[in-house]
Amino acid sequence: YEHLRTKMKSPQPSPAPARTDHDLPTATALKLWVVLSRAQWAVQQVSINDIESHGLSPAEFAIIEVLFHKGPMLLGEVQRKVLVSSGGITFLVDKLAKRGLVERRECPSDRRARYAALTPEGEALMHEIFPAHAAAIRDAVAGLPVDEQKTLISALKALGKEAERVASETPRCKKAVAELNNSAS
Amino acid sequence: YEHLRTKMKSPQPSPAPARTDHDLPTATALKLWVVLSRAQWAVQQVSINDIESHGLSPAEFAIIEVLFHKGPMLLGEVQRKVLVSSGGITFLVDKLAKRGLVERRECPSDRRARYAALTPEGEALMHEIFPAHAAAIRDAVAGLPVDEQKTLISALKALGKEAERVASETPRCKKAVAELNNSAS
DNA sequence: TGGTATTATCTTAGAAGTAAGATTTATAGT
DNA sequence: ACTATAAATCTTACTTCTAAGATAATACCA
Repeated sequence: YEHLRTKMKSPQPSPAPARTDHDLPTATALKLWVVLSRAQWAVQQVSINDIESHGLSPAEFAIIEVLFHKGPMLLGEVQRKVLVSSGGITFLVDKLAKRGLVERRECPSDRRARYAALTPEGEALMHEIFPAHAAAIRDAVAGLPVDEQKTLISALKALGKEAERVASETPRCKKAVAELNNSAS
Repeated sequence: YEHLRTKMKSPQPSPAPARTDHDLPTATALKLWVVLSRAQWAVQQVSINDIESHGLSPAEFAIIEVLFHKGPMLLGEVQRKVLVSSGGITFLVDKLAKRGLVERRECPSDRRARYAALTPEGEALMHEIFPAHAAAIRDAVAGLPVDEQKTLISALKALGKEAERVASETPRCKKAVAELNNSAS
């Protein structure tokens, strides 16, 4: 297995690594960003371990979970919930359909559209594995008592709301990437 | 651009979506998991938007950032910090080296090992772009005042610590995936 | 009605990353 | 010294996902 501990070798005389935590708000923000990412990552590992033990990828599980809890949905709706590209949702639903967990259904009012829906097998699988999955998440976040979890929820809601606002304000500019990459060859 | 809002079509008579929030601790935990992921995701978008505006991928930025703040490191150390596979670190450092931002250096005490180090160009780039990046993160988490950010940091630390413990307890079993996928073809 | 823009999904090519194994070097035991 | 084991990186083949465009159906508007 790849990620294993190794003993550290002391690096050669280090040329004074950079310090950039000028002001307190910025330093706090960076610290918060780190612990937020680490906490999310750790819980995600627990979630992924549980999901993959059932032979599903996280994206596949996300799809059947949303179908399980909300019922049949248009592919585009699933796509937006699960945050993958349109090509990705086609790919994933194809795989789930091959396994017999999900099926496509026609939309009577729009012949372009297709519903994704759980098959009885998919429904049965979720009834079988979801309670244990929820329990795994519950254990993963058990580092805090329930009442503190509730305070944390409100704080994270406020944080996320503003971050989403800031993120949506920024015009997405991925074009620079390709240009810079090309100019470097 | 792909992810755009569309008007909802009312789905066909829904076959009673499933309810599974039995007990309060589990329901709270699932809610916490959702808002934690959304908050982390939103801040990540801000971070990514800033990073990609400079023609770097998040993984590339993570590498030069750790080299910037900690100085030259063995490839394996960078790998563990950035959480990619050994093949991934080779690929990424190759790309950064082609762009002249990073270079490999020999390790005097171990001829198997290589250091990754910022070139002067890489160093200059980080001095140029990191302050604005930190400011973007600061703005992204500005939904909470600094003192509440500090309480949030302690709570997330406790959460992450226990989640990491739970995650490391579970034996990783990805093998089931391949087996189940094969049996469905 | 016809024309134009929009929407929903699918297709294709390719980017980005992983896992498994190959290669080279180091370490420890005998 | 010799052998076996382990470690650090690289290579290869493959998976998963994205972006861009293709296709087909719909909506709107004159």
